[in-house]
Amino acid sequence: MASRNGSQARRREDHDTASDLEQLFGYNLKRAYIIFQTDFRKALGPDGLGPRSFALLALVVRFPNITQSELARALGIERSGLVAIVDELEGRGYLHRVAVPGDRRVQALVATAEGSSAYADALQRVRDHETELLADFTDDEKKMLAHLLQKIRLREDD
Amino acid sequence: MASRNGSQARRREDHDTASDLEQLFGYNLKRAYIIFQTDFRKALGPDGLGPRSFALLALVVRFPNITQSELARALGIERSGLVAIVDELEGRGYLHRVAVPGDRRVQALVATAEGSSAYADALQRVRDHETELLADFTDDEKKMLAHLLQKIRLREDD
DNA sequence: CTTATATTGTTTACTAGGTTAACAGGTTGG
DNA sequence: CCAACCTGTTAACCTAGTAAACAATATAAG
Repeated sequence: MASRNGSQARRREDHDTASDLEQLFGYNLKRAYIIFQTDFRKALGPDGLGPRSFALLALVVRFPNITQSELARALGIERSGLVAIVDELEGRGYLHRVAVPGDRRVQALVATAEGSSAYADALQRVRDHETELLADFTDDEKKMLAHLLQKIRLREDD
Repeated sequence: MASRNGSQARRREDHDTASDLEQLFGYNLKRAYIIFQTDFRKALGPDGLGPRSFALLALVVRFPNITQSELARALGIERSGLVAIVDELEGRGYLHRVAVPGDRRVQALVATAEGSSAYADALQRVRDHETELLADFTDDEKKMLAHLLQKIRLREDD
């Protein structure tokens, strides 16, 4: 019998046997999410939009005059968490808060021309990076992945 | 033609037209991850293990005498980030740091009996919750999801 | 041997991305 | 009119990290 692993020169490479984590969906989802999130930042650069700002801007571009409460519901975060993001985007000149005639509580958000074009540019970069990240995936696999992730999101309301 | 949407009683429910976000893998991955992470905490309770502590403990139970540097590589986080987690688990009495004869730099980690049983219990709860969360999924869909997430993780080394 | 280089665990300061609780102002239903 | 509610906002907090520095130790090169 050849030398398996001397107790002296014990290698750590026998850790290739899997842990329980590898079979948990939550853990694999987290690792996969981190890969995409890291790549997202690489796609948009150090001074580019962060994921949160990008997502918010996407909704403001798509749905002009959306309010912060509506955004919070759509993004699944608290109203209070939005303030800083809206401040940042307003500071960049990508959107502004406008008063709404009928209801003096709300401030509708509208993207500026600059915001819309910055968003369009960012979206293209993100799409390109996702394409590259999923280069090994067949079209069927991509379709399946999209379908399964959407199906998980349906369980959001528990 | 029936009333579509009076400009007065304008409803926000016409937001059901999708935004670009719905077609981005990164965004859907994030939302799905948050659903699982939230459920994980519900599964383990307010004073239960957090996701990080659970993952670390899983590896310590599976690979006794693993070092912190090895853990960092396996979990994909920095060495410095581990210290607090190890401290917490040691404080709970779930593991301890033991000196290694050959190398006085490293401190191998070993789970206590209490740690192993707490882990086994936690693992069962997490699995049960994942099963419930994916109740609508067929076996084929679960298999496919696992496969696709693993495939994404293969791109980790970029 | 001695010197240079690398590794390990650790601390400290920092960042991202949130939550919860409270609040003032504004709106709406009874 | 008053109670209940909604909106945006602040403040304090939490989780989950990263980055840079450091002392102790180990290893490689000359």
